[in-house]
Amino acid sequence: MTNYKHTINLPKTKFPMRANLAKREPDFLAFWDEINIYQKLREIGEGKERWVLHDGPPYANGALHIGHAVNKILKDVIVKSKTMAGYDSPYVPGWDCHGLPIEHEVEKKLGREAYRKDPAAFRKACRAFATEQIDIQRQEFIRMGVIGDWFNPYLTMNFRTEADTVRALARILENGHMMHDLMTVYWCADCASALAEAEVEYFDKISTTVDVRMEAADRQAVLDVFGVEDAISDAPLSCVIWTTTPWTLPANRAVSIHAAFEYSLIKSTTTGGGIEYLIVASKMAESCFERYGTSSYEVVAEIEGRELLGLQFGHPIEKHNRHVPMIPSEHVTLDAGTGLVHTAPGHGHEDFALGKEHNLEIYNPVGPTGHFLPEVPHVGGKSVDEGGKILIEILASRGDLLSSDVLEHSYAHCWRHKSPILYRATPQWFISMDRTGLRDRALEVIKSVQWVPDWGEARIDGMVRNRPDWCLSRQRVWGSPIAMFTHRETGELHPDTLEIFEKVAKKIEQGGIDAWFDTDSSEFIGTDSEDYQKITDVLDVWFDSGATHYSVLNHRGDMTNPAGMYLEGSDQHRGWFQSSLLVSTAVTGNAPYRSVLTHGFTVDGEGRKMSKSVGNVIGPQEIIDTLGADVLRLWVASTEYEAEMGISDEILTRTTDSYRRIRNTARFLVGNLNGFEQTDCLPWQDMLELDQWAVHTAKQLDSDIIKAYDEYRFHLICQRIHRFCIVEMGGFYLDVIKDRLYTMQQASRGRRSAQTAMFHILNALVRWLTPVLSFTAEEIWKYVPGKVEESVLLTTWYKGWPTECSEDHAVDSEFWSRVIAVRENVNREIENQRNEGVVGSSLDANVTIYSTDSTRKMLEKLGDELKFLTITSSAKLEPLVENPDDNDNESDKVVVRVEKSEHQKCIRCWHQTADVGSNPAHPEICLRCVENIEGSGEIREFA
RNA sequence: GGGUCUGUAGCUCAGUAGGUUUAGAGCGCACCCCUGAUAAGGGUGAGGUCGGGAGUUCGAUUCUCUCCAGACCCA
Repeated sequence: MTNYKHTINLPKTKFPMRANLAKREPDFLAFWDEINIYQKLREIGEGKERWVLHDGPPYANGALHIGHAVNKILKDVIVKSKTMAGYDSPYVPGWDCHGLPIEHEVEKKLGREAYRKDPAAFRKACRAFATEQIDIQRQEFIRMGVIGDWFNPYLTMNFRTEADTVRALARILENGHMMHDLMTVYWCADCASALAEAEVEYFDKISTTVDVRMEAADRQAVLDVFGVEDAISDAPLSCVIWTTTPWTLPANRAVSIHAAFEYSLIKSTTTGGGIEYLIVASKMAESCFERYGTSSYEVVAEIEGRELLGLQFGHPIEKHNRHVPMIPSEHVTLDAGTGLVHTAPGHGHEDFALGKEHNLEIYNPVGPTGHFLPEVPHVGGKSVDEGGKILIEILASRGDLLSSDVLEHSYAHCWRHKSPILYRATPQWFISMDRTGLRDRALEVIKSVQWVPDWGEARIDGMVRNRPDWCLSRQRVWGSPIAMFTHRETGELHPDTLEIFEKVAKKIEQGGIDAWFDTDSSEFIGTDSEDYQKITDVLDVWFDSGATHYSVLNHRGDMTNPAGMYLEGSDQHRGWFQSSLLVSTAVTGNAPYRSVLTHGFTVDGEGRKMSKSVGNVIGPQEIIDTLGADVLRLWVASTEYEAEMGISDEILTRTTDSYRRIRNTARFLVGNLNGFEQTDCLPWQDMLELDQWAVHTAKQLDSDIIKAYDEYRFHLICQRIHRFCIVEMGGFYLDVIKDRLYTMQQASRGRRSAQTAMFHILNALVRWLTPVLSFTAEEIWKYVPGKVEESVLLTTWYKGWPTECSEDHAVDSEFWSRVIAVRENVNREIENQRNEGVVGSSLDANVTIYSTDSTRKMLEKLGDELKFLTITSSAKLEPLVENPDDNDNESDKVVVRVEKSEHQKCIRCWHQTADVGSNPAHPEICLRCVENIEGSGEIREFA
């Protein structure tokens, strides 16, 4: 057998079929680094319209999890697609560096008291720790293929940023949104400090419980409410409260009851033997009187709690000097006690909220070390423990103690001292939501932003509408300072506060936040430091990141304020989206962003959240190290991000399959364009119709994909590209043109036409892939004929389409969809015959296609080339033989008959034709092949 | 308990502004073919009571209510 292999043009390429991404991606990172890709992007972006995605700073602590990867990759896909769409789209990554979690990490090394013993050294250690964490996280983000200004990022702990954070606070004060108010905080008497939520641990504690009488201020009024007319005169009437924290009784300012519960007026015998009336919740009466040691009681009347609201009762301690009201509370339960709850707004979160709601005094008589203030009657100067005991004695001596007992219950403790915490209302700085209309303005501003998906607007609107004032003060050390001085006596701000702010900011620019804490007050306010004290509290860390539009966007020349987009997980409606909105609105009255895109959280294959204890956590690093960053990126882009994003081994396997198919399609294109130059492209009118169809189809997809990028619908892009590779390309076009590519003369019109189409398709495809499969696109780019830019990241969407291919009638769509439909019929019948053992390869088959006149007339123009579209050795058209019983009159009805070819197979083109061996010099090949080897080459018109 | 969402084949996703008689695609799967994209490629086929239930309607996967499951944020 003569070998004709050298006469055919098989695909040839060094582009590897196997990606080996985990190993080879670092080479592309090195390449990008080498050509200084980020700098180049800024250069080509110069003069173009700028579109800024402002990075929400991740917290500079801990390993990255899959959620970080989703977030950064989505940002990267968007920034890259905006660049390809012709914008200048810089990306400056950021980190959030202050705050308690870092303090905790540093405490693990330096000890829990370190921050108090030597705050300066502690802050230094925090700064060093954050720096280390940033280095680690930065490397991981870079490894994901995220392009950005990685070595010039913004950090909230940059001196300049710290200074501008302080300046932002000054603007908010200037605009009248700040206020000083009380707020209950967790407090440890041993620390003499407020505790953050995370510093509180819960243990069981034994507490003393007391049932205390509070006598009605107006006995008759209560009787009237109960509708009792024949009460025994002179019998005292009280309500009974129950509490587990007797030391809070001096701060009592109300009695909470549930408006919907039944309350009873009960006639009972006092411990002294007289008659008295008591009010308790009806359902609690039995257990109460059991506790009080008497079973002789009688329910005189019952009413709903709401009837009692507003009635006044004598204070449990200052019984004759102070009356407190009954107020409604949803939190009252009938689990224990009397159904009437002692309420001290200075000593508890719920009580505080009730106090605010009902305009009660927020009274805190307890000092920082857990001792009652000197002026408190009976217990002044005593610790809360001693004081509690004294108070119980006083109650007992007065006869107001109905019962006292002990109770073991879960209670908050300081994690350092393991001592029970107190709740103390202390002065804190707030951003007021309503004092100067911040809430209303913010709600307006929300409407001006494009929320993606659109329900984000309802979500943040609801949150802003209902949120409380923003408490900015934190009694910690690693944070931006509340750089103000207050009068030692009056608590008033220094009259020059705004000027002082700027003085401090200048100083912070030079020396960081330490410049505030370590500089003597007199340097800022001179001799006023005798009367004014420095605020040593730091700002809530959410303020730092919430102010980055001011501290970062404003002063970096490569940014814009407002930003084009903020993009974070859906939890940030309460977090960064909101803190940024509030700070920006408070400073400028406007939003810091034009659009906000939200993505869901990652969950496992069953839709459940990832947790270490369940063991369903998949880390980004393990995916990158095994499958490669591009597979991780493809998963992110293929998953609809509006809801939860599921990930599992199966999902990753599917993603890998999809990756391979796309890669191999590119490889086929590249291999068949081996040696092809852009100058080899044929003009549109010289291309065969099938090739025109292919370019036209790709162009349509190109428009769809660019639109989808513009709408951030990445999962649709992935699906469309994948399906294009499989259905239009692999399943039809590329399969059909193999004959021309392989067997026709290298520079023939038929082959060049197909290559021209492939050239356009490859050029489009590699660009579609770039924002998502950046590594692979860069790899493909090296093989793309006609490229100009040294990196695919520097290019834009494909502009080289033949102008004709976008025109309405560029191709006969109806004709080609008919061809595809006929092909499907042919394939079905070939498969039947294959299963019967008649044929194997489709080139074993001769097919006869019986069709209606309309179909036949359309296909007739193809002549002998119809067989190439069906990849058979011959394809004939015949009229559909009408069956009188068949009422089916579909115009596109097709019947196919398949017969095994009787002819010899041409060993070169594999078609089985009658003319094989007709040329004695080439006994094993057909005349078409002879013509292609020795002649001037065959002519093709359509396919 | 409240707010904002999600639930279409094993997987990832379309779709129905309520109605062409059998709800689509690709993957995966099964079976077959090819061996000139070869740790590739081609073909055919089987998979879904559109989360459950109720209601509105001549008719609902698509509207309403409710329940279940899940996610985020609160309480």
